[in-house]
Amino acid sequence: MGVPKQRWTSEEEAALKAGVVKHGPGKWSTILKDPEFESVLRLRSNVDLKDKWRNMHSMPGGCGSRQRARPTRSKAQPVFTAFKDENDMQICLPDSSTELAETLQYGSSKRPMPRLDTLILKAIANQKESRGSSRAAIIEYIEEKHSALPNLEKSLKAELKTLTDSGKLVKVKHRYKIAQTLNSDVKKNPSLLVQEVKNECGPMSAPKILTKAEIDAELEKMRGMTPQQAAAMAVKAVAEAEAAIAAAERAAKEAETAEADANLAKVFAAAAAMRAVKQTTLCT
DNA sequence: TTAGGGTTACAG
DNA sequence: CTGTAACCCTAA
Repeated sequence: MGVPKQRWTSEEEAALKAGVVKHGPGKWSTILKDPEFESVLRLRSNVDLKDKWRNMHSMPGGCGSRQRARPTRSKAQPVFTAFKDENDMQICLPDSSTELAETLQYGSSKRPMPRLDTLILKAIANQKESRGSSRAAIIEYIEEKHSALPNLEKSLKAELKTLTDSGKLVKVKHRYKIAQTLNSDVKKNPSLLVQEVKNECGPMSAPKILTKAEIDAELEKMRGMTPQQAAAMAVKAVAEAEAAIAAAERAAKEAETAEADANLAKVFAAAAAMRAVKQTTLCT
């Protein structure tokens, strides 16, 4: 009675996809046993995984067993308004490795509550201003939906910056509009997603970013590497992957693209693998 | 343990 | 009222 419905979070979906990529479909128990995914899917059962996977993989056209899945997450949960993520993704070259692991597992979005960035995008999309929406307009829209949001302006400002910085939004003058270019490109070629993150991390010391094919190469290289090198590399790779996850999360959610999701899963899996290597080499 | 069918709850 | 997603039950 207390729990209306335990809707799946982005982290859980990502973990599920990553688990399927890693272990294969149908191995729900194996996925659930995996320490990497166990952290995220701890509250889910193998049946839940199966059901969710079925929902996400129902073929359109009424041919499959179920209807089409749709990650429309705009259902307002309890009228709560706890805090949002402030530690979204300020990481490009971190130092602490333990925190990284935690950040990786729990991602950018916390547990319940509709994501603010989703609200923002929805607001902008709804207002259909070709010139973009002003911040006041966005606030007005959001406040209309959720009567009173504490510190909305502050959170909104931070989120707008994040979205703009990640290329999700385009800020022209004092107005924000959705960056269509990224979405379309990602839709056609998901590999661009990772490269987009490279731009995002911009002036980083090492522009060594993982493209889809490179991830495997990196993993392969790490096998014949000294523990120190592998550890250092893993730390950085995890940071990059985390940023990629954050971006892919949004892109996947917005674009509803299977390719983007698959890419996200790939990145996630690679990050998980690197995390494992890091812990093995680091904490001996 | 998993696949499949059915049921309940929620949002539009 | 309808569609969708989570939940539940049962047979391989």
